[in-house]
Amino acid sequence: MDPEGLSGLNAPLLAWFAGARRPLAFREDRSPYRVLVAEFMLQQTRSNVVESYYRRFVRRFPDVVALAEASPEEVLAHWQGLGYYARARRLHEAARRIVAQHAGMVPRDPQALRALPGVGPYVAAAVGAFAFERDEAALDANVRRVLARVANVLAIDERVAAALVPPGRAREWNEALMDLGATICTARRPRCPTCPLTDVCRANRAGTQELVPARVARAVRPVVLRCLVAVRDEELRWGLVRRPPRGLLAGLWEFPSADGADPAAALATHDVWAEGLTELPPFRHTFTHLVWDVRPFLARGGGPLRWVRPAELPTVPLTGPTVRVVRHVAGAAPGLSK
DNA sequence: AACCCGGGGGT
DNA sequence: ACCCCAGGGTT
Repeated sequence: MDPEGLSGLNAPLLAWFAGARRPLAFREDRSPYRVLVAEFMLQQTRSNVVESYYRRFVRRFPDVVALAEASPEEVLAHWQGLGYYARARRLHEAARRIVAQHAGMVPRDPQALRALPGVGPYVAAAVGAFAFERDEAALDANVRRVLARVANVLAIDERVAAALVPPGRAREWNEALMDLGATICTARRPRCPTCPLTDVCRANRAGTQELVPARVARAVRPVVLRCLVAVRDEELRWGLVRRPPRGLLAGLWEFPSADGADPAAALATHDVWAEGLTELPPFRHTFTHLVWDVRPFLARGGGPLRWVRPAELPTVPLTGPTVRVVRHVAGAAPGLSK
């Protein structure tokens, strides 16, 4: 089945890939557990950002049992800075279910894979293709974009993509499309003159590379004033509070904070007393759907907080603004920068 | 179908 | 300053 007449892309694609394959850290070991970890991290996150996190994570949690037996806080600490923290919670829960229900083996069955928390259509197909060498199309943003442009359509049909996978070569086929999408057939300003698919690409022939696939406009993000007080006690330990287990930055630790410009509100919300407040330079922290205009203060104080010595900070999952303030106060001292 | 959920890097 | 990314869950 090749209704779009697209299969001509496979030969030049795989020939190009033989000389252009990116040596990414998570491509070195294709055991199912490693692939599962990598694919969770790679959700909406660029591959070069994932690499260092992936290495640290599999070094600390080398197999599914090690991950299943770890504490939620330690898993979250190894995710700190990657974003989308629900992924860490879901991966941890998936590992526990794999141990409890699948004898510690990542399930081969696609339906059993899809039943794991955090495993959607993409991750299930990626594990199938990369770990189990099934002929599946792992339709991430790169693969979708490249195929849509070669076909010159606004969105690629998933059945058409599945029919294009060359039998027995799903791993390199998916990797090749991802590498091409990441390095040449980029979302903006694609490098068509150096592309191995120019002869078969219908968007290139039609000049519609920048129009295909269709884009969705991003909604305007509301700006919220956010006040925080970086409190230290007499021993210069930091005073932290834990965010709720669900929602924005779920489960991470931060300084006593509150919406608005008044640091007293941040203190009162958490029953904290403080003296000698000094204002630190304000900064902006951007989320997917929201912007924090952060007003940080530094103070000496006390109260019902978790008091953490600077040396222990790397073991605590912190929010981005918290890391930023600590680094500013400590003056980029080594060992605090995680 | 429309939201919610991060942060970093390229342009 | 803006755009985009090896998406999935919830409502």
